[in-house]
Order: sequence, then C-alpha cells, then structure tokens
Amino acid sequence: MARTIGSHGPTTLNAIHEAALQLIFEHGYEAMSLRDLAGRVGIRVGSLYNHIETKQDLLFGLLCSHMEALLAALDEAMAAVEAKGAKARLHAFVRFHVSYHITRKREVFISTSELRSLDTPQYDIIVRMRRRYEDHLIAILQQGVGEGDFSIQDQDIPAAAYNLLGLLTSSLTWFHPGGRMSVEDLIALDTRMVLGAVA
Amino acid sequence: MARTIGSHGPTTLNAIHEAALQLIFEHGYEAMSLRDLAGRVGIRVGSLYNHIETKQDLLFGLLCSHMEALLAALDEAMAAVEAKGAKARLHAFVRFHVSYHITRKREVFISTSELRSLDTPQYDIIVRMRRRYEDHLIAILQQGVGEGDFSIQDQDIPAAAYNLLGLLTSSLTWFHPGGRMSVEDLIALDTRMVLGAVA
Amino acid sequence: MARTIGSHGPTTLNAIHEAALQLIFEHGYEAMSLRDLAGRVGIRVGSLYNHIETKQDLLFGLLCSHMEALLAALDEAMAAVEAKGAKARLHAFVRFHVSYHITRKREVFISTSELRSLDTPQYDIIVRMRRRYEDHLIAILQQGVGEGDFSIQDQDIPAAAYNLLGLLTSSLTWFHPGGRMSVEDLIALDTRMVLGAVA
Amino acid sequence: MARTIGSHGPTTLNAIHEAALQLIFEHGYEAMSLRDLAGRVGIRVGSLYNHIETKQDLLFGLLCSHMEALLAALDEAMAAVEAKGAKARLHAFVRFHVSYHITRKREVFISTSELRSLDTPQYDIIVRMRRRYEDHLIAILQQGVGEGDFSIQDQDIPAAAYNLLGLLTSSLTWFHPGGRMSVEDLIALDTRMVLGAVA
DNA sequence: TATGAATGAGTGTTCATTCAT
DNA sequence: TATGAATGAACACTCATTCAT
Repeated sequence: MARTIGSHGPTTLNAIHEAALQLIFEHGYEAMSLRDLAGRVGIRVGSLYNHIETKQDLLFGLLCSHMEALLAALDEAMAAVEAKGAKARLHAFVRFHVSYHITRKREVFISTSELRSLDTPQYDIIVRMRRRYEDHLIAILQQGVGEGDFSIQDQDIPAAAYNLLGLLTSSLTWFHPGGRMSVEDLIALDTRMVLGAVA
Repeated sequence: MARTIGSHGPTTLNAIHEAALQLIFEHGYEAMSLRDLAGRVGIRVGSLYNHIETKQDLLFGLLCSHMEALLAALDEAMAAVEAKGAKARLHAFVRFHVSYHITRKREVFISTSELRSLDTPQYDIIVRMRRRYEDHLIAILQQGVGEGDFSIQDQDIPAAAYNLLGLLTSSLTWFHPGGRMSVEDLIALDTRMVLGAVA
Repeated sequence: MARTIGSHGPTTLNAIHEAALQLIFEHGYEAMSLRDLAGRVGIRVGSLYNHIETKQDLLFGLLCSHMEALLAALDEAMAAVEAKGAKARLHAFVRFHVSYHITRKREVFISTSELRSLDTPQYDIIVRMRRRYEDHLIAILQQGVGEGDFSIQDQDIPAAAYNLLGLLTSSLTWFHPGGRMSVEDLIALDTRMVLGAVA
Repeated sequence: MARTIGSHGPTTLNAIHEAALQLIFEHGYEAMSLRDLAGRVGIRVGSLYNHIETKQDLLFGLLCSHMEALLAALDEAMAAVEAKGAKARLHAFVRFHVSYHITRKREVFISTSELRSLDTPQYDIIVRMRRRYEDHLIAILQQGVGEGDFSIQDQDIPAAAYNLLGLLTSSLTWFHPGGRMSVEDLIALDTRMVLGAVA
C-alpha cells in the first residue's frame, strides 16, 4: 500500500513542522529522533525524506520561517506608530513582542536554545534575522534618547536593548495563560518595567 | 595521609568536570559524547566510569555543585546588607548576581538550557535550588514594596522578580569581558535599569 | 503508425541504458542508485519503472544486448575468413576483438566486473553467451594446432585461449585513444604478441 | 557480558580481515554489509569499530597489506636472478607471479575490481604500489630488448608489459587447483606463451 | 507516461555502558 | 585506576520498489 488516502504533500509537511516544533520544545533538537517525529506524524521514518532534506534542514526551516513571520508581523504592527514618539513606539513594541510571542512559546524557546545546533551558513542567517529584530528596539531607544525621553548613555543603548529583550523574553517563560494574570496584565507589567528601566 | 602520591583521583574528576562544562557549553549535553569527553581529559572512555556514575549523573553533579556554590556565595554576599533597606539590598543583589555569574558563563548557560536533560528526581532538586535563589530577590522586592520604595502590585512581585532575573541574565549573554564596557560599567547599567524598572 | 508523435518511450529507454552504462562503469552496479540514474536521465525515480522491470533487469538487459551485438558482429566479421587458414583467422579475430571493444570500454568493463551482481538464471545466460565467444577463439586455435601452425598441447588449448583473451582485454584497459599509439598500432602489437604466444 | 572469553584484539582483527576478504570476493565491497561481516566474525556490528576506522578503511587496509606483501615477496624472489639475463629474469617473474597469486585469488580479484571503491588519497596509494610492480616487468623487457633477446619496439615496451600481466592474471581467474592441470603445468604454459609473445 | 508520496528493510556509524584484564 | 574490547540499541539517512493521481 503506497499511500494512505487523505495524506497530501503540504498537509504532511505542515504536520511534520508542527510535530517537530513540539518534540524539539519538549526534548531538544538533539534528543528528538526522526523515528519519534515520523511516529507522531503517522508515517515511516523514510517518508520524512520526501519532505525534508536533513534533520538540520528541518530545524533551519522552523527557525527561518518563524523569524520571517516575526519580522513581517513586527513591521506590520509598528507601521501604525512609525511617526510617533519613542514612548509610544516602545509601548507598541512591548505590546507586539509579548502578544506575538505569547502564543508561540515553543518557537521562542527553540529559537534561542537550539541555534547552536545549526551549522555555520544557516546559523549566520538566523542570527542576522534576529539582529534585524533587535535593531528595531535599538532604533526606538536611540530616538527616545534623542528626544530626551529615555536616559541611557549613547554607548549603552544596544546593551540596554538586549537587557530589555531579556526581560521581555523571560516573561514568556514563566507566564502561563489561564492563570491569575491575563495577557493584558502581563503587557501592562512589562510595559511599566521597560519604561521604568529606561526612564 | 589520606591520599597516596600518584593517585590522581580528585584531579581526574576535576578535569572531567572542567572538560564536561566546556563541552556541554559548546555543543550541548546531548551532543557531547563521552568519547569526546574522555579524549579531552586524556583517558579512554571506559575509564570515565571510575569517576562518574552515568552521563546524566555527571550533568547533575555539575548543576548541583554550581547551584550550591551559588547559594552559598549569595548568602555570604548578602549577609553584609541583611539589615539594610530594600534599595541597598537590591543594589547588592545586582552586584552579586552580575559579578558572580560573569566569570561562570558556561555554568549559567547550561543551568538554564540543559535542565530538561535531567530526569525527574534530579530535575526537581535543581529547580528547588533555583527557586531558593529567586526567592531571595522576591523577598527584597517585597521589602521594597512594603517600605514604599518600589511600586509593584503585590501579586506581581514574583513576576517582576523573574523579569528582573531575565534582564540580569541576558546581560551575561551579550557581555564580552575585555570590550569597551567594564564589569563595573555593566553593573552600573544593570543597577540603573533594575532600580528604574521597579521604581 | 506504430508510434504516436510525442511518445518518447524508446528514446527514454535509450537514455536510461546510456546513463546506466556510464554510472555502472563509474561507480559500479551496487553503488549506482536509481535516483542517480533517474536524475541523469531527467526524470523522477518512480518513472524509471515505466521502462524497466527492476534494477537487476536493467543490468541484465545491458549485458545481454551487449553480448548479442558482440556475437552478431563477430559472426559478420569472421564470415569473410571462414574458409581461410588459422593464422589468417587469428589475425582477423584479434583485429575484430580490439576494434570492436575499443569503442565500448564501458561495456567490456561491466561485462566482467558486474556479472556477479546477476542472480542465477540471468547470470547463466550471460556466461553461456560469453562461452560462445571464447569458443570461437578456441576453434581457431584447434585449427591452427591441427594445421601445425600453432604449437600448443591439445589439452591446453582452452587455457591458451583464455590467456589470449586476457592479453587482448587488458589492452582495452590501458589503451587511451588519442595518445601516441593509434588503434592500428595497438592491433599490430596485439597481433604480434598473440601470434608469438601460440607459435 | 562484556567480552567473550578467548577473543583477543589481534585475533579479532585478523578474523575481520579474513572474513572481509571472503565476503568482498564473493559479493563485492559495496554488497558486503558490515552486519554480514560482523556475523561471520562472531561479534556484533558495533564491535567492528573497535578494530576498524570505517568500511573504506578496511578495504584500504586489505589492498594495502596485500600490495606490501606482494612487493616484498617480489623483491625477495627476484633477488636471486638479479644479475642474470632478461630471459632468466622473465622466467623467474612468471613463476613468481603465478605461484604467488595462485594462492591469493581473492586478493587478486579485489585488488583490481574494488579499487574504484577507494577515495582519492587511498586510491592513489594503491595505484602507485601497483605501478611499482608493473615497473619491474617493464625493466625486464627493456633489458631483454637491449640484449636483443626480445623484439618489441622501444615505445611499446610498457604496453607489452601490461599485456603480459593481463595474460598472466587471466590465468589466475580460470585456473582451478586440483584440476587436470597442476600449478607447474600452468607456469610452464604461461612461460611459453609469455616468452613467445615477446620473442 | 510522469510524478510525488509512501513503504520497510537496510545502510554505515555512534552511543552509553560493562567488565575481564 | 586505566584499558581495550565487547554489547545492543539507537542514530540519521538511503535504498529499490509501489501506486494513486
């Protein structure tokens, strides 16, 4: 029996991506075996290779498409406040960062913890995309410093931006939706802390 | 005479720990093979088992001794400011956190990224130790809120503490000693941002 | 009208045979994957099976059609000297063997080195065809011995024939067309050596 | 149970070599699976890697040690006739070639048919060794031509040498010890043909 | 006739671990 | 305490082959 009825190409690839995301999040890239992955998708291990090049390529595809979607969503979200002051833009950035990532905790996690499993050409590509994201926040801080709203020394601006991203990303780790705190509460807390940190 | 001359037991174990720290930091626990580890130590793989129980046990030992040393150092560092106000204690905490970890970046990294490679009983032990560390910061924030120095809502105090730890830990990631910024500069920046975030 | 315009069947099959010949010559039958083969032909691997039965069948087809063509060409070439003396016929055989095979080095190579990859019924068929070729030379030697032109002991005649074929076939291996030596030079050398060996 | 009593390192390696020789001879290098090999040796497949680097390395080791032994034996066998005339030396060469190889048919076979399975650095090494062997015969022919015993054109000497090796090596293929023909008979026939071919 | 997706057996190789020496 | 050789399970990946479309 060659093909199960109802299994089509794109669907299968999507299922592979979804299952890989989950397994890598749970056990890590190295600890995820392609047998587990295939099993979760409902195909045999050899069939995976009709859809992916290699295991590493699968990881790269995951990270890459996450970063692409993230950057596109960022641009869209920030377009509305492009002409505004730094404070308003920082508000928008925090709101975007938290609300976008809160539904993508697995992607966030593997984007940071599994980068090292990529080899050089692909590693560099993802790092470069991440830098574009960071640069967005850096630009906001620079604007705010220029406008006198934020008090950071010029040479510390990138450092401060990384720190803020660390703060925000940590939120995504400990926050559990459905708990006492709503996402709006989280955004409020993070916004207050971020604005305070650069005040 | 506890140790016969020529017995390198503790020395070998130390070498194993140091090499494991480096290899896990570089490639991750799963990707570190005991052959690599033995090779770096200068013994054969079978000989490792004269010093360790299992691979997982080695990881646990690393994390455990790191956490024990961390907690002990924290207690010692904070003893001097125990009776002081929250601001002074937060100052001290930031200084301690940064200066202690800055020379232990590998331990910091694997403490967060390789926790998942531990199985339940050992996983829980490390998590509990980490919680003791976090609780120290939570207590400081509670004191500060009580004294009116910090403005966080009561129910957000743990969340704020985790955020601050995220901020501080992110510092350790991007900071490169020997660059434009000194450790004192880093502490100054982090202190300002942390105090601002809870002000 | 036997073939509809646009039907590339025979063309595709020819391309498969040519590509297989080249790949088996380069890497060996076992090392040639049907994916490589399909890729070189410009189709997908599944499509191969519209033209071949199995991989082994493909090999058999290659060897078989080579041997059939060889035997036919031999008969044709030797018809002209059928009635002549053994020396003339040996001359003609050497000339035929060298000139026919020199443009078919790949076929020669795989005919000897990949025979073992055939399973029994097909293996036997090829071996039988090869024997017919060898028998032709044996008959010439027998004639020559009978006529007193060649001095080989009767019971050694097949052995001598195999040796001569070894000598001739080795020529095809080291000879590189376009070098110092022309094909006529090669035939001359081989003829002299072969005739000398049986003199 | 870690080790079967009575299985020691060098013994195991020898067993691996012997079994590999047989299996490669029977099925070819590509078609020999390491599982088959291990099974024939009586160990598990993973254990092979305590003795070999890779499968290719095993093949190289086989070919290399065969060629080394061959060259050493050649030097020893030809030492006695070093100062003699070309005819005597050619006699000795034929005798050596046949008698040495006749007990090593498997090595002869894989030395020619599995060379292509080696990658470049190792391939070159074996080819270079083989050339040293061929050069020995070429030198004898040159001497004979110089002494007026052999009648080959100067520029054809290497070609003639390769042809003779082809003749001799073909003998090893079809000869079956224990048949009508003794090894001495074979040597006699080959000697007569070889000397005739260059006369 | 070509294709993409599937299969299951198989590949060489690495793994953590054991243990007699 | 160190070693070399063993184990068996696992690894990522490839194979020839099938077949609905």
